[in-house]
Amino acid sequence: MPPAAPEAPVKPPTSLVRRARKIHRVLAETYPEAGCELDFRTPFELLVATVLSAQTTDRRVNAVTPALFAAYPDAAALAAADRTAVEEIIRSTGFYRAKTDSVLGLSAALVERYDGEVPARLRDLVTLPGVGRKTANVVLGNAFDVPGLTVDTHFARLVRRFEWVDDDVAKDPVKTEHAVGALFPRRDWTMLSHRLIWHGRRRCHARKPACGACPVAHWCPAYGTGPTDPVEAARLVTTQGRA
DNA sequence: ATCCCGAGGG
DNA sequence: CCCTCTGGAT
Repeated sequence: MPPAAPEAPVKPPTSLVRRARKIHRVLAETYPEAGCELDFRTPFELLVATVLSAQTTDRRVNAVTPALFAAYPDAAALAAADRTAVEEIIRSTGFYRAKTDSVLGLSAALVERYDGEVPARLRDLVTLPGVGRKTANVVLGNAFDVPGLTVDTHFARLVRRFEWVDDDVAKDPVKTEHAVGALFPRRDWTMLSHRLIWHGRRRCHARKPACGACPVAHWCPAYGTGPTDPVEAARLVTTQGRA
């Protein structure tokens, strides 16, 4: 019997699909307002804002992007910008030198290779400097209507705790994307990402998850297996678990 | 101290 | 796989 093709698509077991979709349904009810929190008007603005959002909060990015886009409304303008001026505008978002390199570089690449327009394909987006798979999928999912899973640290941690993927898969964002993508219809991918990430930020923290206030504890294989945060859980419960 | 919805480089 | 890049909020 010949060995299976290396990347042959594996159909996930029905029980896993049902378990995963149940959790997604509950998360959708728990976080009805989940979505992209970056302010943007164009794909270009979202692309730049997403690059700036690395290792910072969306709120801090939203505080600087109005000034940034007023001065540099498109790729051509930002590509021609003075580096120091951009650094000053985005300084408060952290990593500002690397981020300035990225946004100037990606703007130049957009002008040179895409006539200043943001491409709506993953394989094009990830060739831009400072744009990785996560950033690319944020732009695809929120600025274009292209479904994409945004596998960030929260997403990876949660799908591991839910045991939607094996531990070795969870360590690899691309494998994670494919494995989780196989559990859900494409149209759910973008909102699934938002809901997982919101849940990761609000309850299912890395160190001490608030399992006592968790809406999906009943379906979580990791429930009761690790350290939890009773104080945070109590706070979330008494505040009606409001996001 | 610790954490933030990352990406690139060695 | 490791490291670095950075300021601000808590």
